[in-house]
Amino acid sequence: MGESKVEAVIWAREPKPARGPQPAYSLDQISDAAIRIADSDGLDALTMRRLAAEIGAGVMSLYRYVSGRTDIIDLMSDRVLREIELKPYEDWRSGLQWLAQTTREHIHRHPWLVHLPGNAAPFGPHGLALTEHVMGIMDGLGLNIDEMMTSVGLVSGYVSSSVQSEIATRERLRQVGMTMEDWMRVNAPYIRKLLDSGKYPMMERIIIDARWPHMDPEEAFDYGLQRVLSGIAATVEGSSG
Amino acid sequence: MGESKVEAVIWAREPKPARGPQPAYSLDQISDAAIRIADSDGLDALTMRRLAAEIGAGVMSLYRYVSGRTDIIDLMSDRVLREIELKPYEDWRSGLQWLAQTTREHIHRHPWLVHLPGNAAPFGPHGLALTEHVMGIMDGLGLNIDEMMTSVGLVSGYVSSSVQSEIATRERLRQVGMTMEDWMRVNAPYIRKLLDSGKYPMMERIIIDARWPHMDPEEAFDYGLQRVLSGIAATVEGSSG
DNA sequence: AGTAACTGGGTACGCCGTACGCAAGTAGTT
DNA sequence: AACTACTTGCGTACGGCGTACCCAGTTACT
Repeated sequence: MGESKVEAVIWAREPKPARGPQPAYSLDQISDAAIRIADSDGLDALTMRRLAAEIGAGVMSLYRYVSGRTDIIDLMSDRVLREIELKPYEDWRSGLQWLAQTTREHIHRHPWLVHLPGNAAPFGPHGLALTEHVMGIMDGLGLNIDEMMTSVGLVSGYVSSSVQSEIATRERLRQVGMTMEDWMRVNAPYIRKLLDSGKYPMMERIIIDARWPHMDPEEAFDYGLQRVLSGIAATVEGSSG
Repeated sequence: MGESKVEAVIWAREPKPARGPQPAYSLDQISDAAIRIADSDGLDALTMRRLAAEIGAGVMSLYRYVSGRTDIIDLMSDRVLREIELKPYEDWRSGLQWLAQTTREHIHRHPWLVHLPGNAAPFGPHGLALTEHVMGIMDGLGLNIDEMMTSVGLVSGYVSSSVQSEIATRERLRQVGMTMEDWMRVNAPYIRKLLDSGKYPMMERIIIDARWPHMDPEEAFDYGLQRVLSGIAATVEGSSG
């Protein structure tokens, strides 16, 4: 019976019982280089060859440090979390507001995060610390652990999906090498045909409105966030009061 | 100065002024085959070669119908929406609840949707129809178009991210070819080390709790959904009342 | 009958992730 | 000091990917 080889999360890998030469690189160095590439040219541009070149190593040397590309992405997603400084909070509402604002800026700083489910591998050191911090926000309010997680998840989820939609179009255009003007010019006839058909009154209002938007992105983000927080408030005040 | 060729959304492509032989395949046939593959083996398994084989065509024949792989994914994401039957709603709350429930089932039926920003290309025929329908839910309540979109987006976003987290782990394990038991066995020492360090009390509660979960997935989903709806209710009743 | 516009699809290119193996370097043992 | 065990960096090579290019065959218009 051949056992397939299963591998643990990268942070759980055992340190080598040093015998041979000292490693020339480090995990931090590798993930920093990877982050640099993904930040400037997107996740697709992060190839093993490019990464190796960035740090001046041979391609296969990388595999002495990680077991594959997914490991690198795990490392990156945890390492960027180091930039988030865990501020103390006055109450749950301002705590969650801080979480939302911070996470939003974080993802905008590293847009490739939108491609990772949950925006991070949750078991790295910084991820763990962050989880502790944000769960603390909802602690002591009379909620059980499920409710606490759901509340935090509600906010994280809201941030993820709203930032995702802020970024999506831009990202997509870049992949195809178009500008927004290119897209508009080339699709204008189709859009016009749709609107002129009269079958899509809502779409029409959306598009017309998009030209004189009532809300800028920040405002829209905050509007939605307040809705989410209100929804949570109902539970919290119901439990503690 | 050479113009780079920019291409319109696939549904906007002009029909050919028929001269040569009749096409042997159709866009619907192609996207149905693609959906079949992605449903059973995931988006990564959906390669041009595999797709061509599935419909019994040559690989390059596909490029007579679409301009590349991304087109195919656009087609798929719109075509699956055909399965969603647009039910009339009694009031906005039950309308949004229907939207959430339906979308959740939809994504579970086609898990590869979680990899698409916004879960769909918004300009296909079914996507447009769906947009009309769900925007109608929030119409006539005294909200402006921005507020309407945000409300709907809040629900869609919630569904996306909660289903995403339901699916994420499973998906990730499959990619590496592990089972949940494999993962647990291989990472148990690491997790234990973390918990024994005493530095992660929240994580500890989460993990302990995960063994006797208070809520099953449906219940957790509905709990979160009610929070979102409550948040929206504040605005709606504030505007119309 | 001739030609223009289409079709399906074979071949080939450049990219990707990574398995394997080898020479060189270092620490522990004798 | 010599040997051995184990590490290191990394070149080569393989299979698979998306797709550019080309060509032969088919159809409709002139």
